[in-house]
Amino acid sequence: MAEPGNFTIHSTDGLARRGTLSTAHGEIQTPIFMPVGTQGTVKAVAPDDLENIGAQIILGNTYHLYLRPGDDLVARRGGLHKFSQWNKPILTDSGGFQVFSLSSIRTISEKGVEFRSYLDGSKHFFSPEKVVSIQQNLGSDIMMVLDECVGFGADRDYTAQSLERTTRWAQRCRDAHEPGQNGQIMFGIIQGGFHEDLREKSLAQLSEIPFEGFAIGGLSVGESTEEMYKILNHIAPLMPKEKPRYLMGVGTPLDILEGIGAGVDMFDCVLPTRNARNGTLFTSQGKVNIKRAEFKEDDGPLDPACNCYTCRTFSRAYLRHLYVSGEILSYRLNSLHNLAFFLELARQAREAIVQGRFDKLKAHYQNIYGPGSRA
RNA sequence: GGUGGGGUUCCCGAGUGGCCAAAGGGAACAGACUGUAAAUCUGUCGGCGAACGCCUUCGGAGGUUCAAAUCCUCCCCCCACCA
Repeated sequence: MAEPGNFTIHSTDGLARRGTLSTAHGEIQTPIFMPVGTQGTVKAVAPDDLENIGAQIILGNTYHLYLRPGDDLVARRGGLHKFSQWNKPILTDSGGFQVFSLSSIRTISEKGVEFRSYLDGSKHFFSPEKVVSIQQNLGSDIMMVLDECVGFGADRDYTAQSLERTTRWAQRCRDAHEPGQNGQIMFGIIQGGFHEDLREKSLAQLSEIPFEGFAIGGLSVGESTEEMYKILNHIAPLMPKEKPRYLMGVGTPLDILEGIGAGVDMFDCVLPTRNARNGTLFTSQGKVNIKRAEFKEDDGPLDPACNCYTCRTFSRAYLRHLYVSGEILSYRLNSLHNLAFFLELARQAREAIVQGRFDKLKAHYQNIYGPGSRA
């Protein structure tokens, strides 16, 4: 098997790439969507379900797992793979997003970030080194550097200073973990807000550090789709071509296709799982809000074009009943389907790139999920 | 048969003279959700109207009052206990 971090591009279609990334727990076919499993579980979905729908890699979160059950405890159980019984690749986020999402209960300094636990209010300190150590304990295949995810409202001066600090933190993370050490690879994270020149600066600085891959952070933090696409399309093509590119926290089906079209290889987003729990399902015909009265006696499948267990087995009327009744099975079946849809979208993208018709695929989905559509 | 309690907008339930088309919850109907403090949150929820507003509604019928879901009279129904 190829060395963890090895990335091979098999074919391209415009800027879009079809590749394979090697990790200690197997290969990842890109472009790929990665289900989010913050607390060591993709909410409502068991590992065998994930395998069945073709998930290749899932996420875990440094901050959450450090607070509970504790990374030491996980290490004593043989690492996150063994603990959670997911034996394929795992990417752990660094807690950088929590710098943004928990901004009301943290303070940032050059040394790192002091957080108050959302569980009990206790104080905790995350330095770049600490975050690496936690991820080493968790044993993830892909570690992310500690970064500051700057919100959409941040001004240019702050964003510029923050980006420099994120670079220094990135270097410290790299220094704390040799390339390929224990089979764990590490990605740097580009920040720079919504200024193209700052994004370029962040990229230039991070490119000097020998990371196995690079991520675009700080998007989908409150900006418009137009603003997000502008930055995405500007920076993604400038990123090192021979390394995997990861767009963090994005996004909708169209966002993902936009990203792939810009040359991004990896995506993660809570949207399919969270929306599933909240009754919004993604289908080949657009979004379906399963709680709507119109599905009360709809005996058809959720998505006739989908081959997942949910769509093969149950009617819209039943899925609506489960959701409206607050039944646990609703969360599982809905999550399973939405994830299957996102994974299938990525699979179709891989296929289309090889066949040189990625633009057609993208146009197809724009037609379904675009502004003029009902979804 | 007696005594006490009670009948409120789809449901439960607050309201005991004006600030009441009537708290709160539920249901219903719709919307949001982008590196998960989210099985969460938001809006609408008597009718007409863009709106000032007008109309209908608090078991029924009458009455008192400038004004009644709220006070009085009679009637109907429910619950508890007593006979």
